[in-house]
Amino acid sequence: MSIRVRFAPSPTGLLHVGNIRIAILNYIFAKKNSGKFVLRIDDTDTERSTKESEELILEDLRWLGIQWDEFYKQSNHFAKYAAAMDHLKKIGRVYACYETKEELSLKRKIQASQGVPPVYDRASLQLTDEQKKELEAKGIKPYWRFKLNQDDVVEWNDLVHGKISIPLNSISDPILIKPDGAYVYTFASVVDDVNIGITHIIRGDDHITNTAAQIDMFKTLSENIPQFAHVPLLSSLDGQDVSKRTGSPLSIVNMRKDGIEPSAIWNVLATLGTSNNANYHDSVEDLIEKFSFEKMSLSSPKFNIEDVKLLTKKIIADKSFDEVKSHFADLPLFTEDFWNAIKGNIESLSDVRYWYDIFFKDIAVVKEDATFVQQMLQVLPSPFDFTQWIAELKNISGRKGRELFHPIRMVITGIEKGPELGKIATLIGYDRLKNRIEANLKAN
RNA sequence: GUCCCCUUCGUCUAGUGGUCUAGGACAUCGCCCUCUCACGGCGGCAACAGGGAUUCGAAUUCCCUAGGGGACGCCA
Repeated sequence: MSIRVRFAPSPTGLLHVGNIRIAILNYIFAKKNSGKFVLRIDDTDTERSTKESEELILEDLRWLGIQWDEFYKQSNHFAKYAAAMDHLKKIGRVYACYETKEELSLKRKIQASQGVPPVYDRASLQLTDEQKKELEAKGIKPYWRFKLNQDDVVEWNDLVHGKISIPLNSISDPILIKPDGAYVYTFASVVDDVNIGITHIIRGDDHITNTAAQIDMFKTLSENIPQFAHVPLLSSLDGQDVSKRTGSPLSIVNMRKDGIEPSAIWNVLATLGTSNNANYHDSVEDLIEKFSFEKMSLSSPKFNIEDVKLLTKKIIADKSFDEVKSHFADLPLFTEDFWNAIKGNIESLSDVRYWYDIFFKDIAVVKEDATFVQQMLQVLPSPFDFTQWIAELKNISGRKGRELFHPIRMVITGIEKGPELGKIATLIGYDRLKNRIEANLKAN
């Protein structure tokens, strides 16, 4: 049986590192096992789902090079859910309930104050047909719960956590259909996983309790129960669950905007919380090769955006001109020499334009020793030759080392640090150098 | 409140009773390279949450305490 995994985001907001890590893990697992990666948009919550959000999700995935083999939307599957529901009704595994939200939350409060587990008491299960009719006559619409097999203890061998066992009497009968007829994720997800033939469910370990109920549901709909891998949730540096900090720089859209490299994200997210080390040389194939759930630890790793930025810097410094030139087609002077000069000095590709301006546009004038600047102009060779220029400058000024180079750098670039001076000067070229030196003299 | 999970250098981790004066990676610091930065090379700093118990011997087993995270939705 070939392996099939799914990534099932709900289009209710931006994808963030936590989500995308799950996508990456699923993708890696699929590729590692020559399986299929299924993308499913979980949009059963029609109130909160938006088309824009869905499109952004697809864009993020494409940007990261995550290609899906199949694509589904839960909103297209209502007929399947209805059919599954009929089946559950037929075998008596669902029942209608009539409590309001307020009543349920009151029950939970009472249970909490009594120190009793907050499990639904199945009061509606005791209702007679007449009572139900009466309630419905009053205009109260039923919602439907799955009747868990309370005597059962669900056990599964989790790929990350190992053996997990949860007694079903410790959790509430899950709601499958809301009073307005809308299907709830817990149910829709199981029906889809069965229909799509998902073999491995890889998700955050906040779903562990869900899994117990869902396995009980799987048993009523299929002979095949998928395997589960519940990975520890990422936390941010201050210890919070990253998903609770959306809209922050942790969203993929923002990272893309900040010039983060996709492969930096891959490297960090595919290795974080595992005993593998992130290494900017590693390709996606390398990461797939190295990955294993056995290498994943059980505690929540902290995600630090700085790790991604650092890797981005190293990855960029490693890129060839051909790999980046298409990004800068609008810059006429973006040449291979220019790229090679600056690539070690940039944090992200957006910094290219910063250096471009320093090389080829106007710079700030920084006051330096006028005599020396005058000498710079005096021996400026035409055609320009850096080695010759420096040799002569050294000669007539008697300067060397930092004394010699620092003022040159300041006069011709206006800033303290940057790429190798010889490369800079050569690229700036005779005319611009002459102008800059003259402008500096004038300012003096 | 109930249930579940977790706790080794700043960070991610190796470690499954002696091979641990606890290993690696990233970060950091120093040196080398060098006109600056980065890269690279070499080296340094740096951790078993606390307390008991078991044992000849515990990071490793057990108990307690503390701390952290998660679940308990007509969200996904």
